[in-house]
Amino acid sequence: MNEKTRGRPRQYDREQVLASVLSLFSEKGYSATSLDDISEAMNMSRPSIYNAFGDKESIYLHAMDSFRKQMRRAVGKYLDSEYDLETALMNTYLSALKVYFSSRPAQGCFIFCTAPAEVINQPVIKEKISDTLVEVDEFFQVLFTTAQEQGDYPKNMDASNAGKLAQGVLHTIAIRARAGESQASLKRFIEFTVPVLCKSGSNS
Amino acid sequence: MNEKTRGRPRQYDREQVLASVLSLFSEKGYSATSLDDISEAMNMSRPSIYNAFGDKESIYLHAMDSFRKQMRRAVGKYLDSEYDLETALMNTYLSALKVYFSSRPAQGCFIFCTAPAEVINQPVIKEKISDTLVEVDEFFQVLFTTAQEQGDYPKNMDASNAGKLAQGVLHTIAIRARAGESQASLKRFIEFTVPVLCKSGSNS
DNA sequence: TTAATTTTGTACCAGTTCGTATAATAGTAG
DNA sequence: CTACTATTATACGAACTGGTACAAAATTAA
Repeated sequence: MNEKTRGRPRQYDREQVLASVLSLFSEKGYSATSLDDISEAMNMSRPSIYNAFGDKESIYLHAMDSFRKQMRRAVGKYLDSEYDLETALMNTYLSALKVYFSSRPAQGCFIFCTAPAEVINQPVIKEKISDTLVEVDEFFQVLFTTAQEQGDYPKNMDASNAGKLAQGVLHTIAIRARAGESQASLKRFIEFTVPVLCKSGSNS
Repeated sequence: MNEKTRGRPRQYDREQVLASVLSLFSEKGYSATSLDDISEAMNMSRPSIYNAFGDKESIYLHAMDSFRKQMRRAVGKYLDSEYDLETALMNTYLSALKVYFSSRPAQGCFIFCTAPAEVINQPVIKEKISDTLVEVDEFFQVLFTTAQEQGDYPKNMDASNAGKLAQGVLHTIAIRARAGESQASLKRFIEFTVPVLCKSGSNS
């Protein structure tokens, strides 16, 4: 890649401007962010943006993809490793916390905090957030089924719903971080929660 | 109340127009909703709205209060009743589900799905959502402490964090409903979850 | 009636919104 | 050097934004 192509060379770095606009959307949400804001954050002119990423909704979708990629990089390693369930969950949540508190004030999860508002009137965003939910559910489900195979989690438990609950913890952490709860408080919360998710004693 | 007052009598019913604007904000979120939209939904002229509820942000805050009141009416009874923990939780979640799916398409929780997006640049909304989180945490915490007193929940468990986790279930249900998950699927999810929250076996 | 009070309807404003038409710019290919 | 191609910069426009000035309307108080 990066071969010489014809035409005027672009002056922007795609990953870099995507990071900028992700941060912007994360702060203001979709609707409150104007193309002027985006243009300034990307340091690109309006037509260049349109040419590179399409209209506003399309820019937002690119930002969602960018964020998902970032989260995969952060927690993907806990999938195919030798961590036990409790450690994998704990590390996943701690990694998420780090992302959610990576700017001041903490903005929580870009996707789960800003996308739901747009879902009703933007079918494409609805589809993408739904797709994200499925991916994350599957991520956690794999953790539980792997633990079941290793005798680390009761086999009579429903790994699918366990995974959904595990993602639910992510949702509440995201909202709480954005609403102002402290990182320390949320760390204590996940320290309480992870054992609850893992043990869940003698279930019928 | 309802005494004759001076001046031209108002033609709107306060509760009724609040319900209309709540429904509108719930659909479109704060930023995507215009005063023209609001004016049409309330069937009131712009100046009347301003006179009755203040500016746009203030209208939104009134809608948040209205929604909180609605939820309190729906689940408050499970506080001072003789329900055991599992039943109280189950009924609470089922009541929430009913609200979250009360329009088509399902819009989930008005507050947790639309307010987080605005939090960073609207301190007043941040304060109100934070206040809501505290109220709901306390609601669930009371359920757990009461259960502890009745020997229905282990005394060595932290009722405060248990309450937070219980609210977390509400958050994920809200997001999932809005993203398109079916009511049946979410009902199965809470049927899995409630026992996990209640038992949480032999915790350290 | 007359004055006082409150709500309502019309009309307007300056600023912003998203998107695009047009032309200039900076490179490659032959 | 002359096409050709892709990106960039300027500028615009029609629609919408939140908020308000103003006067008309509808009631009570005196």
